[in-house]
Amino acid sequence: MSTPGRPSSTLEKTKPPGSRRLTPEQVFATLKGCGLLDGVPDEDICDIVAVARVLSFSAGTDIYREGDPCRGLHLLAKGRVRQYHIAADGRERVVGFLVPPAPFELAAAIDGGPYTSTATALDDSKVVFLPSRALVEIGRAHRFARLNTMMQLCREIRRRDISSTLATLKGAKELVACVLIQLAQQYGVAAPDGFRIDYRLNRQDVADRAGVRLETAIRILSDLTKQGVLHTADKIIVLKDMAALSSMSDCEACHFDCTIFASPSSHDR
DNA sequence: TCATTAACCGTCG
DNA sequence: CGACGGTTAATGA
Repeated sequence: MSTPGRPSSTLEKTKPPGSRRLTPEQVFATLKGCGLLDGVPDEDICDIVAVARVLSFSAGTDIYREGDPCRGLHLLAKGRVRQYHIAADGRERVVGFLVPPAPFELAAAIDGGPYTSTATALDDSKVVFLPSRALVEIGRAHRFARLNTMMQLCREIRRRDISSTLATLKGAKELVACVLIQLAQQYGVAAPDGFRIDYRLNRQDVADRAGVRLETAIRILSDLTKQGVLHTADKIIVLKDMAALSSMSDCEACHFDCTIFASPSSHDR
């Protein structure tokens, strides 16, 4: 009933002027903000800018595919990326929705093994790419980079572990509730009517993230909407009753720490 | 075309 | 049996 108020601002991803190149300042900002180089002096980051490459991907194209050999580290500088596995039956299991300035597939970047997921650009995106050779050099030169990378890698592992383990422990309703809570940790911002998940997601995205069928996700989200727990406008989900969500997902009895899904900067220590 | 609803059906506790 | 969730078809925007 209540009007979202700004339907005109819906970005048309069909014709953005996004083909503009990234400035060195933007590359620097991505490197500086990605969390891996905290504690590394700015002038050293500038040296890294010099060896970084910038890759462009239009919406809907793959950045890499699961199983591809990894040749370096990707850092999302602009746009949005969907990271997922493709199951034998064709279903997609989303392991992450990325937002700048996020590093992704750290494990593959570090050990040089194949990518463990497929990454598709949701919007026109820019990626800062550091070749493996540069990574080795950075690791050799900067102790902080090594520490930060280990911490970030741990976050990645824990997030995936929670997601995959949860799938074996919970039913569809609980899974959807958990996913909403996790997304709220990651992208939640305060809104007048509750907590808004600041990331445009269709129902299929939610379903693939929770590991349930599209119709099941729709059924559950529809029920939750009727119960006044949330509402959706223009692919943005607003959570109005977090307490109801956490009771639905049985958070009390759960030993997993969902705060690992929050961005590291907002939860650092 | 895509989101949603509804009816149906097999599985499992 | 009955809840649950996947499958399928019909309907709606």
